[in-house]
Amino acid sequence: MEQILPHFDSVFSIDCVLFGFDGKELKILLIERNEEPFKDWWALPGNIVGHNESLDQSAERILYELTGLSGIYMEQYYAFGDPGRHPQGRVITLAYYALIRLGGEKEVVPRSSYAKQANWMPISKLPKLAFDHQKIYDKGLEKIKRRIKHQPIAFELLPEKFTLTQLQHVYELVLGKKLDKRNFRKKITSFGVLKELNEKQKGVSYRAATLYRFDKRKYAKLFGKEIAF
Amino acid sequence: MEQILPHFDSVFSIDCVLFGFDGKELKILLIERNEEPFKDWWALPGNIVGHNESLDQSAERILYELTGLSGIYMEQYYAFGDPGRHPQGRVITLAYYALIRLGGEKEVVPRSSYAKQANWMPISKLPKLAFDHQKIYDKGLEKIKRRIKHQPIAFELLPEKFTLTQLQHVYELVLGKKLDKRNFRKKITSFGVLKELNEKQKGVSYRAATLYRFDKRKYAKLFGKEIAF
DNA sequence: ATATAGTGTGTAATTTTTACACTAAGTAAT
DNA sequence: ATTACTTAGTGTAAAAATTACACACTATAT
Repeated sequence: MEQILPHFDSVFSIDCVLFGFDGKELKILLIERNEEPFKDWWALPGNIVGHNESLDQSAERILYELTGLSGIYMEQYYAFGDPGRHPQGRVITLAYYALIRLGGEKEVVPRSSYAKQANWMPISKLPKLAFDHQKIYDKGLEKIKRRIKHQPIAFELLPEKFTLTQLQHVYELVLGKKLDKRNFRKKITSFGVLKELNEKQKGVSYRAATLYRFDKRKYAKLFGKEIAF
Repeated sequence: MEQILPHFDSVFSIDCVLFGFDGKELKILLIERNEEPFKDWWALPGNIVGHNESLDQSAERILYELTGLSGIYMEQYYAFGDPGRHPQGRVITLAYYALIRLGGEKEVVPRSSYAKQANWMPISKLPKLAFDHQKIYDKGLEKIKRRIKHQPIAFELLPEKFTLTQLQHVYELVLGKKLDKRNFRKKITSFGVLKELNEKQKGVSYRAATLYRFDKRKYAKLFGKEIAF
């Protein structure tokens, strides 16, 4: 590391683990740094918390700046603050995760002053990450694995209208194991948070599946009760 | 609030929700503040994170300073950082919880420069709390309710050797509902993390119950598998 | 000896979970 | 139009887990 770098005493930042799903793979958004320290390394997108922002607001702003997206389900999950985690001083960072569907019409457009490029990388082959970002990512993945069993976050990775097979696919990717088709359908429909639409999948070269939508109203009613997958 | 108070730009603190159990009630440790702001109010014990401390180390130090206790299961659970939460400036605070058994030989001895007194208060009748401490406490209680179902944290509230009835009592208090005695015993013993001792309860004026101990080794083996209560 | 208070135990009914395989429907190619 | 292909969509029986429920036992105190 360089020695001429500025030194800051105590800074508070937010780093985001943005999980994206393109219909096939689970990916996360990384940026290639263009500045020291860790110039040319891949890193999680993150930024400094503004002086008059609440934490959630700040996370939302950062997500917006990095992707142009807003209104995404996003949650704080852990604070990382080892004294040595940033070579320029004490930076305590709050980790947030978000789940995003990729592809389709409006492509995600990341822009960030200190990044050479941004890229959605499959979690199966991540590069070495700057700072302690590997640790932050690991804990984030662990978190959503746990959470997808109890809360309806899988829907965030899918388009508004989706098939049951697509939904099952998301669960299998996040949990890292195969699920039985019939049992999956039995269970997921028994929660009563899916609304069956009068529409079929389009553009496939085989029998088109029925489309469903997540029913927020019904879910709100369930609240308090735990969904267990 | 006063105007002559010093202003600090950006500070990082830790606040602890220390849950204590005396065999009857669930309590939390509060201090009565002796300084502005919120002079004479009750508040959660907390402190500033030191410059060279990791967060967990800092939490452990703070717990030690406030109670004389060490080696307690303790966990970070949320960061609170609304811009207006502290009248003197931007203070972002990390909340930790700990579970402690009260009473017995070595009494917990809280000491703290800015407190008039410290007191274990039953959660059923808490006073108004300073800052956003009510919010911090609420989220902490919610957290342990959820966690006690999946992880062996109930044992931390009990002496090393305990009876099944005492254990059931803890679950009932935290979950806020009655449990069936036989079903509780069936389930809790089926996890295989309790070691039955060749000892009986002493000093009761009725049939003495068998004592048990939490078996950390067996629990470590289970790890990964979820305990679900 | 008797009253008292909490300990410790089993079973049947119900619900939930698991394992498992074939027909139906639509598309594409010939 | 026939055929080949690919995924959609569906039920049941066995096993496991959960629930509801009541009484005899034991130690102590009087």
